[in-house]
Amino acid sequence: MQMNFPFLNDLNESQRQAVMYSDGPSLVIAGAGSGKTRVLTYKVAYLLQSGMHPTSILALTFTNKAAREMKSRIAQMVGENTARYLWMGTFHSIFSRILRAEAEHIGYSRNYTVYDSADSKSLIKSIIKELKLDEKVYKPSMIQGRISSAKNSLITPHAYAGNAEQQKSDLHAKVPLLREIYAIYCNRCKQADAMDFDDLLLQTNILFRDHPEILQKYQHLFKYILVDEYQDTNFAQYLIVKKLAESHQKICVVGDDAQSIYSFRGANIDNILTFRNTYPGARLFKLEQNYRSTQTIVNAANSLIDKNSAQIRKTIFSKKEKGELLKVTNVYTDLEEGVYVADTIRTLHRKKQYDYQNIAVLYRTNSQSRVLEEALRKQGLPYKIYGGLSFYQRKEIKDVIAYFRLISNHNDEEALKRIINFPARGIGETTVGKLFDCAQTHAVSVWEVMSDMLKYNLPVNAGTAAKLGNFRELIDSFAAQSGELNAYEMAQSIIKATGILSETFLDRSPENLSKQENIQELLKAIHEFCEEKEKAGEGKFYLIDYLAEISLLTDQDTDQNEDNDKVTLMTVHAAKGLEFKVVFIVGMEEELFPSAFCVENARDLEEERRLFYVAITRAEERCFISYARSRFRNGKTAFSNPSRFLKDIDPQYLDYPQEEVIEKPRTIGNWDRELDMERIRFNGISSGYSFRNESSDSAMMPPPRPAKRLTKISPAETGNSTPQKCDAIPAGTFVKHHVFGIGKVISTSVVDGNAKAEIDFGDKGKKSLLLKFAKLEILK
DNA sequence: GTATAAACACTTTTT
DNA sequence: GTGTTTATAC
Repeated sequence: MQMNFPFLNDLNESQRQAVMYSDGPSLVIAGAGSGKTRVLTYKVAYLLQSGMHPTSILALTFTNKAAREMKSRIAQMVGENTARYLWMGTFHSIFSRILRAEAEHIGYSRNYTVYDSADSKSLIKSIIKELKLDEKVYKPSMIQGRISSAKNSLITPHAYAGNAEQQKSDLHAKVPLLREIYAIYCNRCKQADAMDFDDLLLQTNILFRDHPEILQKYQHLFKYILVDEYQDTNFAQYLIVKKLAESHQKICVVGDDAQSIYSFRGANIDNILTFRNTYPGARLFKLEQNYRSTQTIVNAANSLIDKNSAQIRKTIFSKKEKGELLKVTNVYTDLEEGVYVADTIRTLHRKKQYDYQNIAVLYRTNSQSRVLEEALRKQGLPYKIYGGLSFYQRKEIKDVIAYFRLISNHNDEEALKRIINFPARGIGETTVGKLFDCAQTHAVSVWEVMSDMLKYNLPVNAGTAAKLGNFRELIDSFAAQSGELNAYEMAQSIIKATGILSETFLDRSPENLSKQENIQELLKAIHEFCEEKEKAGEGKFYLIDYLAEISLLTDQDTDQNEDNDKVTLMTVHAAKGLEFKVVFIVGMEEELFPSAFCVENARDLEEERRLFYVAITRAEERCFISYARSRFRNGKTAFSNPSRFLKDIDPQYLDYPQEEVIEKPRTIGNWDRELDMERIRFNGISSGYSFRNESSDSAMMPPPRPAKRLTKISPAETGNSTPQKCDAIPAGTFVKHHVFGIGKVISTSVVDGNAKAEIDFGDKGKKSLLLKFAKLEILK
């Protein structure tokens, strides 16, 4: 097909082929930084250009943000008026939309509530309580996880109870009643007209399974299907896509198996690995040129991911400059790590002219952010943190939204529980307990009980009954207004009439002030929503419309637009899809990265390695990796060894520290020795490093790199106030080390271009220290 | 029923 | 060090 599509010139050969092929199924393996988004956007534009109607194209992304960005780029190419009709969004948002339209077929209403994970956890908790089970055995978060993975694997409660393997596994986990909890949980969700995140996918599958005519309708509607980040799809998503593409097989999935990092959420890397079995005859396109990073970064990342067994082989290459080595730094404590990061950022900013916004600090867990944050703040460096509590998860915001929810769905019991006594109106725990018990025994909703307390024999006194009646009337009066007022007017009316407004205004404490601000922020956001939608001529924007819009938003999606020149702090997961000139990867320690939860299972370990791969490939020019010997964790200081992943990287791409070598190896018992041998065999290192004891880092580090360059020591890089040279401390000098104390220099030498000194620390023993690394104070 | 203090346990990643 | 749950006094 020949047509005028000048944009094709922007693409390289493999990108162009991937864009232009649309006769059948195709798999695009897009290495990190290989222009994946470009291929997707151009492909959609190309389809539109070739005459396909925008409503016929379904494009599924991983985040709302990705969808929004892609949509606006497509709009630039083909015009806003075409782009806006594309079906483009996350699985969750697209299929929640479809579920609203088809809700009646599966016994839900079109205004069904979406329970977030806090809601579902709270519901699980109350079920555990009702069943009089021990919360210490039936841990809500664990139950939630197991139910979630059942749903993601499309195992309904009925199938769950009949599945011998599940039963065995539950018995083994000492939670044989999980199937009861699962069944009750689903009933209660249904009763509340609520779906949790996993339901959005599960119910879509149920809809398509039980209503072939509806499936057919959407098969017919979507003439071409694109899926981004296919490596992170779970079984439920896989099957939805497979069914929709069944008749025409016009499907293109894009992804990178090397960046599959969401298995904990049910993502199955096999979906991408076996794509060509699912879709016989599928064409495979590989995008192997990396346009993002230097050769050194790409090569280092390649050498790391090469250690994984489950992958589609590919050769990622960069034609950019060679660039600097990845710098590995060892510090003593997590606090020191923060100082090191802050110092280095300061130097990079001042000397190398990097903007703060080009720098990111990536960590494995959110809890690591605090020390880093403090270090940056102390030095007056601007930063922003992604993750943690999102705006919509804050208490005060959830409270206000709970009103919205209860008003539009009286059966939303999680919302009701939240606000029945907020602001305090004298309806306490015991009353709420009675209310829920009563609803349970009569198999009706709590709202129904409140509507006719006498009929259901609710055992409360007249005063309490009056309070309950007042609350019900309050919500009812709002509900009566909600058909006339738009979302913004409703929100205003609600916070006024409930007393939320006056309550926050009375108290002038700092925390209340921030609550006030947040509520104002929420009102502002609702106002903007209304204006935008009503301007676009979509009619009045009601409360239910607002709820449908926000229930699937996450903090990833809220724009962080204000003054942009800030260092970014985030988890590696959150960094997926982003890029920065300079990347710091901190906390490269065993039990942290890889996480202690993942070391037992080879599959999990490979995922952790992919996570590290994702982290490294975020960097365009410089990558700094650090690890600490001790770290404050769970209220305790824990010692740690360098991450095993450090020696998965070919040492020729690393600039790593030479640390002190402990001269007298501890006597190693046979058991230790066996363990070490095991580790060495596993890691494929056979050098003289084998018999170090476990706390020695040498066993964990790559073998020394041949002397190549003499790293210039700058104070900022070492944290030293005075650069050390070999001749500064002749034999006989007394020095002070912050760990070993005072010692006497025996001799000095130069090894691999690094100054090294033998120092006798008396009862602490003789140590061989590298001046580049050791912090020595010269005593005169 | 409510407000406060003390005890508790909890931390991987998130649509 | 955090937020959440429980015990205690009012």
